[in-house]
Amino acid sequence: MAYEHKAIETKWRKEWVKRSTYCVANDPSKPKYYVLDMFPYPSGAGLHVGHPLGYIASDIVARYKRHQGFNVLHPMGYDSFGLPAEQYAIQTGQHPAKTTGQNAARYREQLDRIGFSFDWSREVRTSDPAFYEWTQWVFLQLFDSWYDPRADKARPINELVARFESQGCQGQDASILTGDIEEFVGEFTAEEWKAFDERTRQMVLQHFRLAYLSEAWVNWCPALGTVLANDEVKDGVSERGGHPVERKRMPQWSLRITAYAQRLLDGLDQLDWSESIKEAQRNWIGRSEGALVRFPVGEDFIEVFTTRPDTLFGVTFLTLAPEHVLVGKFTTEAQRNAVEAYVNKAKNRSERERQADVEHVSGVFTGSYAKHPFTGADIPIWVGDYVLAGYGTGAVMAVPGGDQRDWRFAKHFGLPIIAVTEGADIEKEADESKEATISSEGFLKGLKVPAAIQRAIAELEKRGAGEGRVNYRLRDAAFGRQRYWGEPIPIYYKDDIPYPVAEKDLPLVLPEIDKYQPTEIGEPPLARAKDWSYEGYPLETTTMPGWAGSSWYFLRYMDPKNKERFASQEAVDYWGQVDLYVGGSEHATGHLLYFRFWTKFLHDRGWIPFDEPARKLVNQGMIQGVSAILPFVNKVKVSQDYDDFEGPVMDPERTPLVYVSQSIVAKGEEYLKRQLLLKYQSYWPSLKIDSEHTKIEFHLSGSNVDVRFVQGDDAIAIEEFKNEKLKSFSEAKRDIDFVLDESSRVTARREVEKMSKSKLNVYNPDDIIERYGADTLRLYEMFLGPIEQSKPWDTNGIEGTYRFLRKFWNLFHTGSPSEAPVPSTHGVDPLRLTNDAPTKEELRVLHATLKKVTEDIERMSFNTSVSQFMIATNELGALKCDKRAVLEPLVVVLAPFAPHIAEELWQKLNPEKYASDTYKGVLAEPWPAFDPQYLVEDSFNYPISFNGKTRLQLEFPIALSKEEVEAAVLANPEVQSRLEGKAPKKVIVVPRRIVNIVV
RNA sequence: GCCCGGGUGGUGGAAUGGUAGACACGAGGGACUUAAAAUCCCUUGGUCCGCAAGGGCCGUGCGGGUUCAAGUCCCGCCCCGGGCACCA
Repeated sequence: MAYEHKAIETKWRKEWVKRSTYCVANDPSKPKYYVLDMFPYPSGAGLHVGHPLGYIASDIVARYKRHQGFNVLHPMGYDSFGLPAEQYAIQTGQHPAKTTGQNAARYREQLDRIGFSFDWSREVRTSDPAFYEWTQWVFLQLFDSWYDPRADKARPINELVARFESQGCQGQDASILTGDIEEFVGEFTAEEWKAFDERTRQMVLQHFRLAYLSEAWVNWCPALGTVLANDEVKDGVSERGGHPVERKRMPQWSLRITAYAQRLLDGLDQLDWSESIKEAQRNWIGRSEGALVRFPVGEDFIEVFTTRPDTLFGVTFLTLAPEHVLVGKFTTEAQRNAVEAYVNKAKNRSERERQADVEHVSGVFTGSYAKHPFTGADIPIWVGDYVLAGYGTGAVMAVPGGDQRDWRFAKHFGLPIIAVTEGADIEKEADESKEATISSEGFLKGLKVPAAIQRAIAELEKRGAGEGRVNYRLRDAAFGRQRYWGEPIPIYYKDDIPYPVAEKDLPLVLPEIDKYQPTEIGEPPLARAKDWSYEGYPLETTTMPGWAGSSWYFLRYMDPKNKERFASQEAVDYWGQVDLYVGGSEHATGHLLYFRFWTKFLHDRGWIPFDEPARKLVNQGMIQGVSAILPFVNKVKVSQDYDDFEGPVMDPERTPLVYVSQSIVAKGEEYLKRQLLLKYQSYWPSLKIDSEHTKIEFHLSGSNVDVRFVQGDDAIAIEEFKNEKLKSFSEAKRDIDFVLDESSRVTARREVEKMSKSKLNVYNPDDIIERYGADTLRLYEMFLGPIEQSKPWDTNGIEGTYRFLRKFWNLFHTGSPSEAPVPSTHGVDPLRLTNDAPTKEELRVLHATLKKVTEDIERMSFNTSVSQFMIATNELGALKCDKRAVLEPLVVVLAPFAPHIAEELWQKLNPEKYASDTYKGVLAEPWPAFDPQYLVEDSFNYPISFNGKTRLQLEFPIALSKEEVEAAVLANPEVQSRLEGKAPKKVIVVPRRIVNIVV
């Protein structure tokens, strides 16, 4: 009888629940192993085929460790706060908790169908008040802490207050302030501290707390009245509705992760994480050594950070970021208009755009000059958007001879360029080499770069013009969101001073509101809540970001029901660090850094005994999707003579959002422009064709279309797409129009990118499971290739894994019944096995498989272990092997990969074991040991190569020495004839590998 | 632009510096079958020579280099994917 995946998988899904097979207790008598997956955000699109890739891999390891006798914690939950649920709520008015609950239920159903060994009794959801109570609690701990640079750890803020009361503040306490608060309050004595009023004290403490209120730049969309993620901004307009977006400074809660920069960097060395992730974090933290240099400007000064103080004599101007607080102050009246116009334009460009755009240099002179700290020369002060406000001090000393960006700026504006290094050809480009010798006039001349740096710093310190400084690129993390669907921040305001909600009053539950949008005056949605106050004082209205809950959730799984603590001390001590963490590399610098930060913090404050959350990390590659991208008109620019205007054509009141068929775009610019002109003339009849005085430009952008709307020929289902899109324009109604091609189609462009709900290119696993079963899906996803590698989803090879499972099944059911068949009491499809002793060849196949599969699981090379199972099955099939002694151990090693079929076969092999309700099935069986004696070969088939090219093969006993092999090879007639009587120059014999003859 | 990955047959991929293409899909041919499904067997990187047995040459994104030997190591490029701080 054939392998019936549906019956088998349904049966065991129920049976595992009944037997609580996967429940795990905190049992200190057994060695522990903690396998964690990055939990999913339960999106409305359901689980897609990319999610299980990592889950299957970790499930294999979790099950393998169970077989090896470990007590394995392998939990799952939901990262259930987030933007998509909120947007859906805005569109439909449904409470996000409701849709999130539905989505999670759907995820659970899908996950259950794949046969994971998750202990669901430990499930967590970040949006559950019983969970976020502790997220809020961590926030309060952060608020209640400062970072003591002397102890190099976080400590209670009371200790700082006590220190202020006895010693005041001598400034060095502020050395950790590298974040968004730029101006420090200054030094004060104990007496002064005591004389401060409450407001001043709290203001001072804000500069030290690890959770603090500051100002930060955000993408503000006035039309939507809210802050947008970079993700939601495309080409300067909001993705929803296409409204303009500007950058604005707003009060924000932030976390002082910068205090941990050095420890986050140092900690990486101990971790068994991929080099690429560690490298990404190192670059993200971006430690650089250099100097802080002050350039006096009248009574004031401009502070710059440079990694190259050795090039100080090459400074020809200073450049300030457009957002720099001193720009206004240093702008002369004559330059004011020009500077303000530039600043307004520049600061609304995104940072990424500013960094990426090296083609166009832009900037403006402020009219002021600073004094060079060494030469006293007048240095012009410019504003340029290539300088970013958030890095260093937001100002650079420009050395066009030694820095390419400065060089380009200088060339563009005709500023002087001084050669700083010997042999530099400054006419062509800057010399950024660090091996050079300094050539600019001054006391650094003739020194090598490293020596010159030391000397320059010493000189700066001597003259009080600066000092050596380590700078980090890492910035403090913005922690407030102008959103509804997140953890409320447990803070209330008394006279505008923030105070923490008392721990006993947690959780601060998310209030009900009537609409999930910002208020009319642009306050966050929580401002709509009735009576959003604490002891009569107003509560904070921003909520926490998506990464808050995920920064500590691994601890909650250890003791998920605890009401007294985030997890009991015993649970934390027993489970400790995560032994294997599996998730996507796209989290390299977001989640994985915050995760480490919070762990270090909780360790500092004595709550947990370890300061890194995960010992080993494996990044599964992304299963990519093939997206459909539809071009649309982003901007229409009409120029008349020298005046540009983006006239009424872009007025949303009058013109629809115009999507253009890719088939038209593909026909070339001229054709495209003609079609677009025709379309736009229908909205704006006075629009003229290009002439001597008028020029019209259409700027296209691309928007992802749900792959469900796209047919095989890339044409989209126009009406369905339009309806869906119109629904998303909840406010600011705008019509939608299309430029069709000659077959009245609108086609999309195809692109491979990450599979994600936001890219609308998601495929789900349900259909596969329906057709082939979960075991096939599991094997297939593993068989696709190395776990860390990304690949586009494609089901072409799935038949192969399905066939393998049928063949494996048949090994147990198609043998000939022998004299003493193995009794089987189970099922209508009796086993047909014998207890005969296996042959040498059968044992070789078995042990080769045990060896390969065990080694492959250890190095997480699952695609090759699946291959090995296939090889074994094919070979045993060819041998017509029906020996229980060979096949039974194979069931155990297959079980982590294909648990349902393995459990079914195991039950048929050992029905008596299942009589007990507490029997945990095949999972409880020990991992079969590999015995090398069965793999010993006595001869080796040597490839014989000439100059590295293999020409023939010769078999020799492996007992032969190198010399004996060489002699035997040279004696061979075929080798002799190839040598044509000449003596070889050299013969290389690598035992059990190769013979190479050099002629 | 910056940082991190990747590039091997028609396709997914395999290969401690040592026989490139394991395993699987697809394709072609055959067996079984009334037929289909299922199953099994053979061929399958390109190209050239040969009736055949067999043999030659080329081949791991491109160009160099190290080595007896390079998919693998080094240098310089090209292309694709991911991240770039409010998607999760």
